[in-house]
Amino acid sequence: MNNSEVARLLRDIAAIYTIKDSQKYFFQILAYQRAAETIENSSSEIKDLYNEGKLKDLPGVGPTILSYLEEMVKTGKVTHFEQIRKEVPEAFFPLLLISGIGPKTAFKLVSVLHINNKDQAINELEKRAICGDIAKLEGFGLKKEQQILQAIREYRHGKMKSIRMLLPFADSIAEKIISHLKKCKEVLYIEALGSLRRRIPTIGDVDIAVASKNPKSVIAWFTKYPYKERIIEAGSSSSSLLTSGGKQVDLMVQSPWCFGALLQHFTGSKAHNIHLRTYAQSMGLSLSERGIKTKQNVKNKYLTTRNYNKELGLFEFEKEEDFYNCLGMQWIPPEIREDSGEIELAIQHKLPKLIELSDIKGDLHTHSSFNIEPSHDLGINSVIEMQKKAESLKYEYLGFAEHNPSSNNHNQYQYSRLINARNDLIEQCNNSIKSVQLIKLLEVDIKPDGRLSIDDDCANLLDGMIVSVHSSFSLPKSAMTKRIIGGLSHRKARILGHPTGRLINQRASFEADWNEIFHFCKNNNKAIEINASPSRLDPPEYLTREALEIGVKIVINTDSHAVDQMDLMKYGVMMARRGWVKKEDVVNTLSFNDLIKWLRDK
DNA sequence: GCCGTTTTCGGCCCGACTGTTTTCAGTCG
Repeated sequence: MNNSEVARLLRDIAAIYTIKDSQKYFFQILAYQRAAETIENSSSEIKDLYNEGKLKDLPGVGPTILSYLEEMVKTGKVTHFEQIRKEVPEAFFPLLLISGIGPKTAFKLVSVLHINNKDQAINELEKRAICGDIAKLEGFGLKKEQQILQAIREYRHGKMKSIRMLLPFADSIAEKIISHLKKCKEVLYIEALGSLRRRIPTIGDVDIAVASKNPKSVIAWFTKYPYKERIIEAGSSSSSLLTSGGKQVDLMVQSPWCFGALLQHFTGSKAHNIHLRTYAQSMGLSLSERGIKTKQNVKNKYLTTRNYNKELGLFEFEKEEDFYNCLGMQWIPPEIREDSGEIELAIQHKLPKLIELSDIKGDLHTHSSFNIEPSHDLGINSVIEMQKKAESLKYEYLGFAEHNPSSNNHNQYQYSRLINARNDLIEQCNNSIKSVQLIKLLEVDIKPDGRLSIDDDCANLLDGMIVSVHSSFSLPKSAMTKRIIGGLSHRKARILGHPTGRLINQRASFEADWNEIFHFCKNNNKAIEINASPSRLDPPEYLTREALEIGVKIVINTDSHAVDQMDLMKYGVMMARRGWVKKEDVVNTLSFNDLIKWLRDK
């Protein structure tokens, strides 16, 4: 059972309690919803957390829910859940998936309309809506009936494309919306928020915040966005639309005086905000997207008559930094606002200084078009073109790491001839552009038995090797662990490329004992690559953090197969920041001379 | 059901929008 299935099960339980007695079970309902939320957003699978004994560390998971989760991992079901599910009709659950239908509405519909078949529930509901049966029900009306029909259509459509967007795709939607909004002269500041600002590898919907003295006209302008399917809602301070591609965009507008509070609120994550507000409450403060209300007589240099809004009865914050400072905390970088220890450290003013794009001095994993007759894909740009791009990025050095020559039609003599020819080309280019030093690397396959695809003589022609898994992804965990450590054991193997092999929305990470691998890396001075390719963003951030705790060095690479892809370094850096990486953890922030020393393991 | 910078008991994040209501309930983020 994967995380989203577990989350759905917990939400189903919350829904049942809502039906049973939403007053009596109010806090249980909140608890189940909160646990569902954290599990849905966890970057590691429940099964893995269970195996590592870390389930109890999830915020919102206490003794009771923990025991249910353990039962679920061990047996695949939870007896208590199965019993309680019997208290409502089976057809109740599928209706919860329709946007705009919550527990109360779903229960009313299945009961009054006598919808019994779970598999046909949505079809049945649609039929009854078309007949006009829903508008007649008490508490419903014509609009509600139309809304349900619309939502069912979008649910069916969305099921095909409910896959979350890759980050660059969401970035491009945000850019289009932002450039549309910037044409409105009432827009003072504008920024993308939510998971986009936290730089999560996949994005569900796009959140945009605007500061304006005239929210109504901004929202009116927003609803005129040309590439929309329809407007979902439009109020006085927020609005939502569906783009023609079927993606939801939410807009929030506030006055410039409380833009800081708005940024904070809609950046999330939800778990971060709940923790922050609970903490604020203990100080007698109440937080919202509009500002901070004081419950008792709280004194604080950020609570002044100057930023007090008498009309609303709250203190306003133009800058997000002041909002955090008011709580006695450091400003927290959006990438780590996941309630995984950042609030505690911000209170102690001990947050790490995270790496930035400008710290990067070179890219060590790029593929040129030099025909090395590789086992996998060749790059499309020449060494010199890549080198010029590196120069424009102000890099000190650039590593070429083409795939090794394919093993089925080359012998080791042919390998060395090809590698020498590639090296000669690199030497020539090195002499022509002096500002960017080129490094002779190779991306070498780790075979299933842990051996590398080239021999020692060939390896000696290189400054170092990136070793990667490109085949047999489903080896048993212990065999995969042995394989990777085997590949890294070579003296010239310096970096583990795209460590878990995941392809977002396409292929899951393979299984390996990362604790063991990271300890091997630490003890033998090997680095873990953070691969910046948007469909990889590998490893996931929780593994990066684990590697750092053990003391493993990191390399951030683009794995570029073309010059344009060299711009994707920013995604690797964002991924590193989500894993709490600092400049000093990263090998390719070193100067050229220090990097060469590291490559030679000295 | 969860949780701890007052607490292992007694609290629990906060507000916007819509539809069907004539003062509020349900849903969502």
